[in-house]
Amino acid sequence: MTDRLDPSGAPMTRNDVAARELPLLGPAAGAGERPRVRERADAARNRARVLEAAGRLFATRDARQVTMEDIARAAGVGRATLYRRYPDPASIATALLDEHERRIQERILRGAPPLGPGASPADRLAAFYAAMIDLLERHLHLALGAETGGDRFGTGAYGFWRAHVRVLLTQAGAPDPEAAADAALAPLAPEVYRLQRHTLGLSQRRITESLEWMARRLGEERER
Amino acid sequence: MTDRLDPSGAPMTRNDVAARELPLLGPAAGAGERPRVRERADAARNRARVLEAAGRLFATRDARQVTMEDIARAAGVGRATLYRRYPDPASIATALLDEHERRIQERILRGAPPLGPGASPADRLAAFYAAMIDLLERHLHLALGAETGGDRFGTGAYGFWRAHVRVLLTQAGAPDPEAAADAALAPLAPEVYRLQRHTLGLSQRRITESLEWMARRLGEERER
DNA sequence: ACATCAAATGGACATCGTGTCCGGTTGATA
DNA sequence: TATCAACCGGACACGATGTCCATTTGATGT
Repeated sequence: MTDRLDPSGAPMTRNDVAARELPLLGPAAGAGERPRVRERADAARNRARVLEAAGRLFATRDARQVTMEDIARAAGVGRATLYRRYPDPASIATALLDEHERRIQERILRGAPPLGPGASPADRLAAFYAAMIDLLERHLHLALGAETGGDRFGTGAYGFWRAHVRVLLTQAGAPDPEAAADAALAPLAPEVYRLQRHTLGLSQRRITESLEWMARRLGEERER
Repeated sequence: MTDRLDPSGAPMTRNDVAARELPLLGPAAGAGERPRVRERADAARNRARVLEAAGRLFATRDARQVTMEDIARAAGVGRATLYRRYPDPASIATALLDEHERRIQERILRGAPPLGPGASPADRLAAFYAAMIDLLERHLHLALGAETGGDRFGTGAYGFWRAHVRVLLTQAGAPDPEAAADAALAPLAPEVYRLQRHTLGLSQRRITESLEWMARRLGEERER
């Protein structure tokens, strides 16, 4: 295996596994994390080209058949250059999604209710669903591309969503939030959204409202 | 494309798409559906070998890296022979799962409550979850193999589950059963179960009880 | 401005899985 | 036992993968 770098030049660890434990943003959040040595100009230029080209490709054709070769060609870059940073197309899609996901994470942690702190568990869960559906609506191709690797669960992002939902379910008095968290997140799988939105032709609004209904049912606090 | 036959010798239509419309068992259900001409003995022998070998391989290594070549070699059969019946490993796993799934479908349609007709929507939904988790516990490798193609939604089986859950949600007075059905089914994705059961180490019991809790919350009938 | 050298690049290679074709084989039927 | 359709599997062409390494590029220090 060649040495492989993440976009900021630091050793790459397949997103942020630590975020699985704590509801915090990934370590590469924002503009902190200065790399040890400055990234060379040509490297930066190519990185931008790659991300731009990959985004275009994912939007165009079915994510599952975007190959490393395609991306390299579209970016005007050699394949080995691509492999230097990303092990597969899925990780590139993940990188493109990361930014959008972090924005939602920020709003959950420090934004206004009901997405941010302060509202009832049921309302926060409903707002969370709405925000995630909005993300899926706008970036479904990236979400689909990111999961073609198979495990959308290994990413730091999933750990964040999971921790958030687990806390909400705990507050709502669910009997086993640890087990219920993944079930509550499952409807947000990109494949599910594609089925509902495009194969079945449901509107974003119906899907969102349905999840909000589910959120209120699940998040409702009551006597035991 | 070579002409391709299903295990009974009839033209294959990627499982049973019609079942998406009606809550009925697939057309190849049971032992009916006599093929036009008797299947040749060598063909039958090879078909058995293939299924047996494939089942063994899926149980052994990660489903995503079981190739047609592997299966052909393990079955002692040429690759072209394999392609004659199945387009990819996922369809073989689907074929192996079909039988088990049909058994549950039978119980849903004509079995005793609460899985079969007669119980309340909430109880039926809970029983459905329990039955499906039981299936996943026993045949997770096949379920994972069946979805490596990407669309576990294109199968007739999914159509059946969907129709069933949609009816239950309708009876329970859900505001939009059409949209809620897929959300309610999402926690049964094989990948989700693998995460909960093996990555997180939850017991089958906890997962089942959590889904039963969810079923009661979602299926509960109440004033509008 | 220029020399230096590590970082970065991309062409090329070996390998593997795919999907199909077609000549040879097998077994059901008369 | 003869006939012929169905079946079989070796072989081919292709596309994608992941890595190697000779060459180029740019950041740094004098």
